[in-house]
Amino acid sequence: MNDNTIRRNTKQRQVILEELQKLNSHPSATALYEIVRERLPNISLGTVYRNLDLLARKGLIRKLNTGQNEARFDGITEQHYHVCCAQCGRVDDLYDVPVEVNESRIGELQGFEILGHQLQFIGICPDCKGKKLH
Amino acid sequence: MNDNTIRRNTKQRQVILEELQKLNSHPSATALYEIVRERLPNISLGTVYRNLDLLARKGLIRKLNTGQNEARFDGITEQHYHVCCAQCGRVDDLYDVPVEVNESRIGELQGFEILGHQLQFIGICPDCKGKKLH
DNA sequence: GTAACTGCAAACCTTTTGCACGATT
DNA sequence: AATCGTGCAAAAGGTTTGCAGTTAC
Repeated sequence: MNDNTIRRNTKQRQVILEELQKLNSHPSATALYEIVRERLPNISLGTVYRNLDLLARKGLIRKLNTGQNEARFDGITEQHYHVCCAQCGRVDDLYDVPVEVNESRIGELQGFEILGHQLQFIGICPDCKGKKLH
Repeated sequence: MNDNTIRRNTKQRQVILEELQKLNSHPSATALYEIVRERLPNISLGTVYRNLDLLARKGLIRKLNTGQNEARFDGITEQHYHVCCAQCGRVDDLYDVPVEVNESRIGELQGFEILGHQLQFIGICPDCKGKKLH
């Protein structure tokens, strides 16, 4: 049935969404778990994962794949792009980017029905530029 | 020391690179392992991972993050984009896409030193369009 | 001969899942 | 009261790593 429906409004789900929306740091599930735990000390990591998945499928948050091992989550759902630091993994929002993706021309690409796109830049963040490795 | 240097030319590394370059299917590490194993039955999955990592850092192949749980690898290193099927995970190359990335304007974004970018479209592939779930 | 590389297996990390209990409607 | 959602813990992927033996140079 692949059920996207949220049927009950639990404290856990509320707090997860609220805390994610407060942040502009695109936390991983475990990072958000630690934050949420300050308000709900007994919440389990499994619940965080389940709700992040549900909220993402519902379109209330975004799940980002930044190329690191763990997924990152974004409480802002309006269209925007990201820069990801290759060294420390920091993810920042980008709103004004010299890129034109003409979605209207992309209903179909090579037989694929297009649902959306993701664009991200890879770079070195201001903090890491100083302490260059290798 | 973060060593990107390939010092020895092993049979394993040769075959991994060759087989990946033959494909246009963007296999996962395990999928490529199965393919390579036909030529080198004793190769270990660890060796495949180690070499894929090394080859990617060397710039001889590309590591893709498609949003699925496992990484995919691409033997073609020239600039191009991908479409990924949300249902079956199939990844196809895209060469002619209505996207303008003004690379020259992107040396620096919000203090990040930009090294590159990744763009991928999410959609439903021709094969999955028929058998729609849910 | 030397040290890079491999195979093997164990460890690791992130994410998912089964189950019994608890909470929302 | 019914059943959805939670906490817990175990399991399940995918990837990394330590080590002893092998191989390229």
